[in-house]
Amino acid sequence: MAIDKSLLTGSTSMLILKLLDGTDMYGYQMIEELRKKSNNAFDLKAGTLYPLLHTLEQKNMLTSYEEVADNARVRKYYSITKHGRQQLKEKKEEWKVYTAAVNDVLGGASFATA
Amino acid sequence: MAIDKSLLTGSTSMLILKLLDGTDMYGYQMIEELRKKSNNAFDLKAGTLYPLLHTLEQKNMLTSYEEVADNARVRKYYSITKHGRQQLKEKKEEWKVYTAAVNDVLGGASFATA
DNA sequence: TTATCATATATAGATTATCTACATATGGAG
DNA sequence: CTCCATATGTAGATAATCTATATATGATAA
Repeated sequence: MAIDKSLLTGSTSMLILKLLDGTDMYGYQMIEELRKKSNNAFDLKAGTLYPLLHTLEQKNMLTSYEEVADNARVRKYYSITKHGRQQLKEKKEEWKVYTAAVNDVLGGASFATA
Repeated sequence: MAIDKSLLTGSTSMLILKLLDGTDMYGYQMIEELRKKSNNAFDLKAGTLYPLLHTLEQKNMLTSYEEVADNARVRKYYSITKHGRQQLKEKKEEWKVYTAAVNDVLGGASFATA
């Protein structure tokens, strides 16, 4: 449905951390999962994701390891760290405060329970 | 409370249009109103707002006029146009889709009624 | 009176998070 | 054997903020 991309700024890393909070995943898989879970609202680009994963790893929010899949293809899996989980928690709090503030201005109520 | 500024990207123009949907306002006033209505979550910078107002005027979403206040100070008031109202409506729709999608990924429900 | 603060608008340059475009490589399907 | 989906990656462009700076007036305090 192609939503305004500028609205996405800043929340992508939170969404990635959230995905990895459930299970280890590789990049390509994250793109698919994000699209699926958001009902096609998100279509994260590979050119956005991979550099972001590298950054998150540098910041010790993620660690990575390579694994050979059934089809002999090598995939790079990412795992969330303790620090990453902490950051996720903080980002979720910020997200709640932010959306509540926007909804206050828009005149509607906010009941996000995430 | 100083929320993560990167989360604000893209929604500022929507908030400005919403403010002006109620009544004409001048720049400095918008900054104050936004802070008040968001319970201090938003502290929009003058260096962000004024260029944005100029852009919105160029895009025919706003018109402006000068008015002399009681204290003889000249203020530049902005008024939302029909086109601006239309854009506001669209942006609000996008905002709902976007926050719903994020909340879907975060695993919480979204009930914004704005 | 004079210094300082709040009000009021504005521009320049830096920063950051996206994007598009390109590059590379493999497995599977036709 | 060719093309598409899978899979990861970098370079450069774009867009929306920010900080810093500039200018000017009215109000207030020393």
